[in-house]
Amino acid sequence: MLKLTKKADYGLISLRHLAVATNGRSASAKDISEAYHIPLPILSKVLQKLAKGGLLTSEQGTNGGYRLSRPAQDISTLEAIRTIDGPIILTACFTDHAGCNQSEACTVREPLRRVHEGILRLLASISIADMARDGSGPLPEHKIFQLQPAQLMAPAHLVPAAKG
Amino acid sequence: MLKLTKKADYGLISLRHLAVATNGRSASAKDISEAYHIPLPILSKVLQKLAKGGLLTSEQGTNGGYRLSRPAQDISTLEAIRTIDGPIILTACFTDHAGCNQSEACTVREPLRRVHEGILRLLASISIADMARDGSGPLPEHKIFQLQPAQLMAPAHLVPAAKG
DNA sequence: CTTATCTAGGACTGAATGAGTCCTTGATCG
DNA sequence: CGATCAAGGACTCATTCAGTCCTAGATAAG
Repeated sequence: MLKLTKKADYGLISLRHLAVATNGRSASAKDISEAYHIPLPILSKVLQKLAKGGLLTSEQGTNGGYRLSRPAQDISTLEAIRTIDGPIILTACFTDHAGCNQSEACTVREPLRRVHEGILRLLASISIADMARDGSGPLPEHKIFQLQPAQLMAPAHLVPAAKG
Repeated sequence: MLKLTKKADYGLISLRHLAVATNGRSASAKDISEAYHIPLPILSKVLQKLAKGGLLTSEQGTNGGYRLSRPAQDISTLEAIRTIDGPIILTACFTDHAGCNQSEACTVREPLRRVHEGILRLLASISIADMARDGSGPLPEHKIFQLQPAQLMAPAHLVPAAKG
């Protein structure tokens, strides 16, 4: 539980690949598929979703492919994961608040929701550019985790809604 | 995706209940089941796991029940979730590093692993006592999210392994 | 000692979801 | 026209979650 889907994983790999391996040039789904041994049909759909979500730009036809539609540092991992897998949900109660008539039970959900938002903000603070750095090198640790409480606790609209 | 299991949810509710509703006294699975409208057999197993994991102490027989085996502030949400749902995994690659012979792909996993650990530490920083506070009141926001990067980036043994 | 009340725990079923395959359509370049 | 590549729907298979059923022990009250 609490794990990333493979599709989201594939998406992040692809985004990172496009950010680092190609200098603004496009890469086809097949290229990425072969480079990381990812099943082509699945990767295709992941890339399609990313394109539909506005993170990637697609070019059809021969020598077509995908490229980042924005600078890598302007694409957060949260955004990527959400466009692929849909909204991130910690407990089911957040969405259907109707069936939740248990007054006492809901006192539990509130602090849990904070945890949830903390995770979202953590993901929102990490961009594809951050991931594109060498994994073993000096990661932007200070950047990732040095968020101010005010930021982390800001109203939910900090986190844009996914269109999925 | 990235969502809490219902069982983990039930477990957190129960732990919180035991921390706040009873003053060191025990509550039976039935009590909690009725208070929050949770199916009894399921809740039973959740509580059994928590007892087996050392978070709860069980008393059999008439008027038996469960109680926290430790002060609520010494039980982290991470520990609770792990004993119920087993190890938390972000991508499958963390465990079976054998099948991961794709040199390039693994450069992606490293930063992802940081994200993963950040989430773990976020959960580790929140105790049952924190959740026991009134949800709408002055939550310990500053405590939850004001972790130092050094703490967050400490070697993995900060996070104890679950026995599940 | 008997009975009611609890915990302990295994076995099983159904629903949901994730992962992956197959097939078709349409755009673009040579 | 033909090769290449994106777009996308339909479908199967495996895994996992949620929940039910049933049985066995432990303990206290009567």
